[in-house]
Amino acid sequence: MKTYVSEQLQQIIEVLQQQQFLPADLTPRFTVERTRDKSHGDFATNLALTLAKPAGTNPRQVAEKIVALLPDKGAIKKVEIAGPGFINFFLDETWLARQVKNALDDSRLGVAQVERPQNIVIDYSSPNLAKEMHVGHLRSTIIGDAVARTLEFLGHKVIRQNHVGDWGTQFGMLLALMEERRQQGREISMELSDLESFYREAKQQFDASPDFATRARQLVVDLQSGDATCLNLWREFLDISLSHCQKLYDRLGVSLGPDAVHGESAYNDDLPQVIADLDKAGLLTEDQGAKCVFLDEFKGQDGNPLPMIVQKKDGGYLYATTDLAALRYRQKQLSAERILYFVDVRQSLHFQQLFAVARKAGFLDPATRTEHMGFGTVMGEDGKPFKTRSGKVAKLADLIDEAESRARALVAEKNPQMDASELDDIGRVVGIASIKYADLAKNRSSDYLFSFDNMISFEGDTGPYMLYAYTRVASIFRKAEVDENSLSGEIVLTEEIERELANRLIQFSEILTRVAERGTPHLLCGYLYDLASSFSSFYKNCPVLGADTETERNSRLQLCLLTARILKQGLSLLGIGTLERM
RNA sequence: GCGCCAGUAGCUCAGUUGGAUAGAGCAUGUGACUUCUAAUCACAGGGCCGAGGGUUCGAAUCCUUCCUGGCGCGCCA
Repeated sequence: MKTYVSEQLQQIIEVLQQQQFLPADLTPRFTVERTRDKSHGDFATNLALTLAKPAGTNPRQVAEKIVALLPDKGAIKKVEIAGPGFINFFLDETWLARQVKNALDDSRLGVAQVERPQNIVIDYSSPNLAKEMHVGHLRSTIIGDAVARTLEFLGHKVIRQNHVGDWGTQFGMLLALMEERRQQGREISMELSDLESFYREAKQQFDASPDFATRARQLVVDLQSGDATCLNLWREFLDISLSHCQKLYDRLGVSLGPDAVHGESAYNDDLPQVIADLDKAGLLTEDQGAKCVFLDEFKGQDGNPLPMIVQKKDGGYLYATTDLAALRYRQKQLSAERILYFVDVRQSLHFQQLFAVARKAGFLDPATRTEHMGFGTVMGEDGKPFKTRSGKVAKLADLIDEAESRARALVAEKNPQMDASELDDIGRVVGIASIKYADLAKNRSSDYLFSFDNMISFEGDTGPYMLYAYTRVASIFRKAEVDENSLSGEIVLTEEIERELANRLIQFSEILTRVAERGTPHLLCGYLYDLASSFSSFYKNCPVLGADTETERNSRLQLCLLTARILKQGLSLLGIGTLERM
């Protein structure tokens, strides 16, 4: 609708230019936007305001000329000139109703597939396998997943890349401890069931015992040289650690599986080649023994050029090297047209350098878009990075446990008669929805405050509210005893709130496009909240089953049905499941 | 020192890339359950959009100078 109006206006500009009312070389910038205030219609444009000066007259006069030239068409019921010269468009109800009908008849709910699907690589989650997943991984995992699902739904080919940390010196001490435990006859899988304390133990021994440290360093060397027993030990560790991750993904409803895992170690063999190619491209400089790439656009302390170090003086490689190799792999092997990184915003300098160097080195096609989708830190209620009461980094598993049990307790309070197994199920869904929605609803790039109390509260803009809205629709259909697929009849939008609801319903598509473009699921959350909130108001004010006439009942049932479908689809794109009752 | 980001209601956050009287939720106050789940709805109060200057028909948004906070800046990732 927006683009339709824009096109009309564009044509009018041309007419006005032919009439020499406007300079011929003018390309005005104007917007067509949904209004906030309903008294301003459904859409408004500022076109007349931007044209007033070039036309040498006042905005309202320009507006009148534009309105006079607007073609007659069904979609718009009324046009008004308002305020300083805005032109307000009022949508015709029957047109609105027809859009709702169309969306209902469409299995994609009125959301078209993109005309040109892209290969889009998304790097997200990417935990360090040496430790257990903690709060720090939550945002990357959840936001990245929501964007992946959205892009996929729009018809793109999404290639998920879980760039796990499965390499590096820290594995030396872990393997050393595994070895020691095995010699003591202990069962390794048991020992690794609590990865966090295993890591702590290894670190402690590494710091305390010179013998242990020496052995750890030796194991790193063995690992790098491909020693078979050492590699087996390493793989055993990865297996266990990855299955920890997978368990969390499954609990969280994150669409990452083993096929997405492509860790740092996958690029080991390519690293010398990366260095050689950088050299060949004339980008490599040796500085204080380290191999660096200097780019003019990056300045460090004292205004000196800032290096990206790709090889240490001891010959070792760094994450910059691995990232370059990964970028090239994604371009060449995965044929990426767009590459998204859901990584902490604090690494933005690193990504700027990475992208710039990769382009200079020819690792990327010029047309490929690379975007660092940075996100802020999860803060505790004290305003500092989120920690447990004991001051430790909070494990993701513990966080989920707590959310689920809090949710379960609240559900039990509302439903004293509900049996335990149903409470468990609902508690799980609501708990996960609470965590995910609270995170996704916030703007990606800023820090956000993590608060169980706020997110599990069943009031207001929360996960539970969204789920509740859905169950209310579901409940109507249980009672209505109609076949959802056989609903028919006209949709009539008589009440103001029905109009509002219909208007929301047909906005789904444009919201998804923006989420996909900018990597910002909070826009989808905001939209779904507005939809749920409009529905709640509709639910209160417009009896569905008890409607006055059969026509009205059918019409309202159809509004309910589309609301339910969009809520379910929208939440599913956020990776949030729905419940039929709660 | 240089660079990046943030500062909006008591609290948590939006603000459609420059538009109309700055919006939600929580909290506070009031009203609404014999009718589809009150986990809801309706209404009210609450603001120097960090401060100053500039750009223009029009600024929370763009430029600029400050203030405050966070983060980053050579061999960790």
